[in-house]
Amino acid sequence: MQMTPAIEKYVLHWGEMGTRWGTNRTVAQIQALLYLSPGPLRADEIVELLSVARSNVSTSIRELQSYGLVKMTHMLGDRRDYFETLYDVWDLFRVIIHQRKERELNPTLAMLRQCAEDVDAEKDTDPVTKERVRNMLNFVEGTSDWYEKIHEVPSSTLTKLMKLGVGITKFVK
Amino acid sequence: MQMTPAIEKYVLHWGEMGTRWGTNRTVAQIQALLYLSPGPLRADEIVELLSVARSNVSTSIRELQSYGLVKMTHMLGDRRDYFETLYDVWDLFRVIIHQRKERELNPTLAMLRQCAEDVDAEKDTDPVTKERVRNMLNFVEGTSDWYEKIHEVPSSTLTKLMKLGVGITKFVK
DNA sequence: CGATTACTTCAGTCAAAACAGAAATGAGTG
DNA sequence: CACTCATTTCTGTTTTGACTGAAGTAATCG
Repeated sequence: MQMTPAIEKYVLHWGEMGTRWGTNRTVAQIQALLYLSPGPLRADEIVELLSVARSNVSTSIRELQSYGLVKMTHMLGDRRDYFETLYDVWDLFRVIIHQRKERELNPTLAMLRQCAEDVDAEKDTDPVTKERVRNMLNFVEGTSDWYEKIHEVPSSTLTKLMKLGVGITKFVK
Repeated sequence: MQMTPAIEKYVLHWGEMGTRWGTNRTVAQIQALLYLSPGPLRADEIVELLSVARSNVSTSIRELQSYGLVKMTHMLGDRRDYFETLYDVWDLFRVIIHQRKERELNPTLAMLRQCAEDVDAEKDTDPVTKERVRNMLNFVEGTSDWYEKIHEVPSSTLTKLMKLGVGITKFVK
């Protein structure tokens, strides 16, 4: 693996995007690098390629592993750790969405359920407000359920579904 | 509008979530407050309810307006500005997704197209890497196209589609 | 077992972003 | 056309969290 202008552009952009998706720059850059790399990379290679501190790579990889986005491999007669990410874009997507559900949707769902209950008991709360809470709860519950069902669907099916686009709506009356 | 424990919980949680979605706490809190409020609110009311500086409300509302999430209204014989957000959750969702597409998907698409082109011209880049770039490009292009088609679909249809869940897959062979 | 190599943890530094308060602008009103 | 009220802009402070470098731990090898 070597840095070319195009790869550098990709990695830098991905890092920037990462900061908008709740993770930090280095974490996203490492993921991008591993995605583009033909083979697994060692931590010290990543240090070289990205010009970041060794410690930074260590903690970033730990984070990626905790997401299930990166796994460790080894080479015979080499005690250093090698890392690789998922290479199928749908797999990547699925894992990321799953993480976001766990970290954002689930807590929000819990909060909304509690709020819907609490707010109903509050005499001094406007009925309109109560309905708004309930509507939001229904929406988030809906997306949550939908995700649960959809996340087992194989990549090939999802690709076809996506190609269908708006055509899908003709199946609902 | 008055703060009750349940409403406070909602607003605080929404603020926390906002920080994970690329905006700051106050912006998200204001949006939550406006969503729950039976009627439009004035800036000074928001200052009171959230205990934040007046200037903070001003800039946060400006941001929300730029997203298309909040609009200004007025009362007869009152020159102060009143604000309200969208009340339909699907509308909210649509606007937010649209913003994210503009701010994240489009730039990424541009980068990937450029990269796919550049990387093809680089002799010293592994063919595997070239394919990875192309796969990612196809995926992002796919989601972008899909979004373009789907974002006109009315809320009621989307609700039905969501209820269908995995049942939708039986329509693709 | 010391020395070397690989990796992790920790404490301090730095930069970016959020926010408050003050000053400035603008828009009605008497 | 001063004066007041509403809002915005600007500047300085505070907070947050990403990152580095150093110290620490663990494993392997001569």
